[in-house]
Amino acid sequence: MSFAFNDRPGLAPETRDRILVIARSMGWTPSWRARALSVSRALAVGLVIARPPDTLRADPFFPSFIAGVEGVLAEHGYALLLQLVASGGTGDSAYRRLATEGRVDGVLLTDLHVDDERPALLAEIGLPAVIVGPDLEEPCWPAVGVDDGPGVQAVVAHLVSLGHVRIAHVGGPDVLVHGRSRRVAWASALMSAGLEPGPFVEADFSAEAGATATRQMLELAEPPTAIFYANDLMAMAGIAVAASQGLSVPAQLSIAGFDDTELGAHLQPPLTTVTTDVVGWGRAAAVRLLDLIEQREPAALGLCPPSLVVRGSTARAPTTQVPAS
Amino acid sequence: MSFAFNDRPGLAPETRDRILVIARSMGWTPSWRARALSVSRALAVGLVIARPPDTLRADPFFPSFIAGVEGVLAEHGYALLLQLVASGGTGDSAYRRLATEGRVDGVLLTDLHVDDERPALLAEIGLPAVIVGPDLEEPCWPAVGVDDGPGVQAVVAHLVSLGHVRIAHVGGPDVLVHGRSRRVAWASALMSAGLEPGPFVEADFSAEAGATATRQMLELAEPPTAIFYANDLMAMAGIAVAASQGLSVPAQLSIAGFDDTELGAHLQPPLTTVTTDVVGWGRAAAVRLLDLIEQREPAALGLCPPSLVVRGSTARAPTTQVPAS
DNA sequence: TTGTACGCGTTATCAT
DNA sequence: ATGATAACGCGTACAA
Repeated sequence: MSFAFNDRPGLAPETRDRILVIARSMGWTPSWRARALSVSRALAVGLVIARPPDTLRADPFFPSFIAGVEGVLAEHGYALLLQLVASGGTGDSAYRRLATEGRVDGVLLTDLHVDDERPALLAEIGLPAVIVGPDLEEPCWPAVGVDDGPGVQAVVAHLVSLGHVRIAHVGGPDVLVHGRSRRVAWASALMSAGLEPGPFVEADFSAEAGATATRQMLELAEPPTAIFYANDLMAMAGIAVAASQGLSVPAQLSIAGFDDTELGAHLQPPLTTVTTDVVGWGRAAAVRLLDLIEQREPAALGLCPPSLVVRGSTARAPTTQVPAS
Repeated sequence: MSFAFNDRPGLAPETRDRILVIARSMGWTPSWRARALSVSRALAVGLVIARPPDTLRADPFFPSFIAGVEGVLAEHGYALLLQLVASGGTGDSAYRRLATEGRVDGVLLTDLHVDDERPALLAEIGLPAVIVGPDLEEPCWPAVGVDDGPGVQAVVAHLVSLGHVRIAHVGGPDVLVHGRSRRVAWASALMSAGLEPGPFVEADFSAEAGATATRQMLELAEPPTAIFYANDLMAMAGIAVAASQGLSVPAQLSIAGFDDTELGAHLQPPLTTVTTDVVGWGRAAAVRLLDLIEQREPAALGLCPPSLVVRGSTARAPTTQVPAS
């Protein structure tokens, strides 16, 4: 029986072998259902994705993230339970159900809102959880820190070194921590470079919103010479808007993204952006969550820092002012 | 007890109410683990994704598909178990494990290869499965038909009506059924239009491969005046390649994609493509699979047919031959 | 080493 | 017809 499989001490080797042979010959595999019941663990972790489908479609985050998570989970015999919540909320009820039904032993939290009530909810329920996102004010909660700061700083420094002075930002929703943190990093990087913050438009990470925001930027009396977008998708839409207005990128307008989408490298011009180790986050988050579930000491985990990828969409700032509109 | 929840006959209404009230006051929820054990069902279905992470990242298919699947499953109290297999195979062992451990009651099959051995494997194991993909030779197997034919035909018809004669195709891997089916549809559409098949390059759905294929096309002695790509990602990369070679799209080269990625609509020029109801496939696949698992008669399910979206990347064929290179 | 109680909802059986 | 009771599924863990 189970001793054989778990290779426990106190069992004659030959007996164990005999059992294993017979078991194999019968095609026996431990039933996961029974196992889950007896150890009173689900042997699964949940990932609730609360995002409008449209934003989700073009986002390279989740596939990579899930790949990282799943790799670790599989090694430990855990399964990944995916749940999408369509509505605008953060899916509280989904988490609650997952927890009370005992379907999962822990959950991963992404797309955290500022003042997100999910951590409190999960603490109340007593469900282990790992937050994936930029460091919060309360660092006590287990989280894999995804500090966008260095990446953003690298972009701004790059643009500053090219002589840009009016560096704009098209951000994600400010209620999302990773939207806000990128904006804050952008603002503080400008400040520490001695520049005043350029124009800022809040968008929602979608191409549509990126395009609209770009149009707004270009209609300004004093348009920026460089725009930094909170993700590649918006940046790519931005390049298209500039092109459609006869503005040449990067000669007249420099554009930088964030995420390093595959397509970005193959556009014309190829997109300057920031690579982030999303698979690594996934792995780290999974390791941390399993440590939490199995009450192990949290292992130290190394994450690749974000790194700037300079490509063709950024160049020296134009010496003459770009005429408005 | 369970009679109350399942609303079985043979129980006085007032007793049932009393039980429910007490249960609620105690915050009781049926344990999913015990339930799964006693009904000897996992109450979950599996989705094994066997794809290189890079191809996965930029693909809008899975997020939409999963959204569709998950919506249906949640309604029926089923969970979605996600598994990614990194290696090049189709993840046979992953399916086998899922089945023998009893973690799932059925699986969804995507990215089917020609001569895929998974259907046979699953039949042998006795695990209900629904294939998502173009109709196969053996229509006996439960599948949600994703017939790309009409969409491809619409694209070709559109290009033909614009006067194009040399219509090329950059396809997906020919070992994948949806790669092959699009190529076949393209070839037969050309044939029925009385045109000889234009040049064909097999790629792998990635932007990189799309770009390379496009370069090959444009180096031909007699380059095509229109290229139809098996997905938007390759098409977008194709537009960029053309642009970088000083070829104007659509004036000198028409380009069409397949999938209707969000970004496609916001590029310059916006991409002509085919919308497919991926969320609908997800829903249909889930419904079908649950019917199969619960041994119901398969419900008829309506799928939106693919539809052509004409945008700016296609135009009348140039009257003068495009000079090579 | 071997046997047995346990976890927990479901369902069939047995009284009432 | 209605309520109560027991057996079941299947590993696990502890006692014997």
